[in-house]
Amino acid sequence: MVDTTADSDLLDLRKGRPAAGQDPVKRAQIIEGARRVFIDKGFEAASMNDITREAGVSKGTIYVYFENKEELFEALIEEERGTIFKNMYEVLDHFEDLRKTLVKFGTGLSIKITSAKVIQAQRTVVGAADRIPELGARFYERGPKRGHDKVVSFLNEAIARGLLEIPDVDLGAYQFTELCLAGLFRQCIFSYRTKAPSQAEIEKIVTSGVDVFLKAYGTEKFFAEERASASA
Amino acid sequence: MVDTTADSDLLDLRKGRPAAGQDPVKRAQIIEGARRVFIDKGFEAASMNDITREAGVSKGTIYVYFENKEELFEALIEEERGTIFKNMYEVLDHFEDLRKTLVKFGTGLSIKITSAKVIQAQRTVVGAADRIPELGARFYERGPKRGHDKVVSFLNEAIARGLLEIPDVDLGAYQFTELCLAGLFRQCIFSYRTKAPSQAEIEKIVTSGVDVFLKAYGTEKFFAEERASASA
DNA sequence: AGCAAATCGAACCGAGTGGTTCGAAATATT
DNA sequence: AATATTTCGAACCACTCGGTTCGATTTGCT
Repeated sequence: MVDTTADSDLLDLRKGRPAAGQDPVKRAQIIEGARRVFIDKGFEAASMNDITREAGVSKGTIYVYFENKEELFEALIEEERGTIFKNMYEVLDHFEDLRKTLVKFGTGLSIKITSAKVIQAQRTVVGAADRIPELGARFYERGPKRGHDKVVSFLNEAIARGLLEIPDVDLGAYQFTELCLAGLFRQCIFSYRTKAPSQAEIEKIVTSGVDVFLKAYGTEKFFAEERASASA
Repeated sequence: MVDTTADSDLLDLRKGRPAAGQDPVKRAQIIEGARRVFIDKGFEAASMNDITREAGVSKGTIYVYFENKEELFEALIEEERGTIFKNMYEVLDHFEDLRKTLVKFGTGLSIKITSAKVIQAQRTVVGAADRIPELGARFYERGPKRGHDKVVSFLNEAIARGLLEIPDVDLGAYQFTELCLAGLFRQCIFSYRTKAPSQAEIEKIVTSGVDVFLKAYGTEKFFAEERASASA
């Protein structure tokens, strides 16, 4: 709307002081304040004044960096999504022992998804999803959905190696993920659980989940190999 | 606070006109308006004036029936929970064919949980769970948790009959439920899916989920009986 | 030091907030 | 018809909302 940079839209080569609304440090500062407010109050209850206070930045400045409340919220969620799902799937990149890999991935996933911070963030997104459906969809698409795709291709690799036999790989991937969570997500997001599950509990759940999954989809070859390496 | 019934706190035997704030019809009317507003705006964004308008009841009257906004919201959620989980578990009461019963129950559960109306209601609860954790906890406890307990006792019966072998029945029940949903809940609640899944899709998922579950936990006896009845 | 620009801070806008109050109107019992 | 009481409807309270504006201040470069 307001062209703060005058007629300099051709090229901006200023190296020193960042242009208005372009300083990444200040931007981060604003988002950090927004994070605290949005995540513990939700979209509606959060006020721009709260964020102003929490970020230690004047209201006018915030509006230089972000068009309005909704855009600021979206920027925050986008960032949250990025940090939440970062490094979550790389354990699937190098195919080694099937069972161990599944357990390792499932444990990491389960710990992340049910951690207090992440649950709060997800609640915020869910709460806003009714008013801004695209936001929730984008969050899912670039977060959980991407992970799901990684699981699918991992399972496909296992199938190619003759270790698994899955009629519907896409469905199988969902089943695997859900088995690793086994109710934890719902319990956490409804705040039936007020604390994140312990490492021990998660390990128990994931181990059992992988067990069920492999009993259902593991091939003879897989079990034979496992027996062989166990007696070695 | 305000004693509208004067000094009649000993006994109120008036049979005709209901006492102030006691007419169940008017109460239902208020809650119906509250439902529409709360569920499509969320707790924070909903205003008492919206509800006044939607319910066709004056603001003063609402405050006769409910102490404040939060109490009205809780009353609504309590009712929603009741209608959502009504009649959902009775299919587990009469033990007949194991696989068929599991499929039937899983299908019903999956359809309910992912229906547009119920998803909206759940989103509202989740969104509010950050500010009113007890509300979310109560919702889960008297809804999903009760269903979980029913599943547990059903599985125990199946174990007693020698059809299943489950090391941790509680965990097994969670696994079963999650297998029946297989990602649908998360997709719906994040509004990644904007429409409820089709009957066909749910049946496919549930059938496969039950399959996985039985492959993991079904006993020799169970499979023998199933083969026998199949060739009959 | 001088200068240009980004940030601050506070005021302002109209609208709406939950909650409360109270006389007028509607209602059902007697 | 008279009576008792619930409900209505509108006004009011002090406050906050998101958003905008603008002069004063600070900042960092030349």
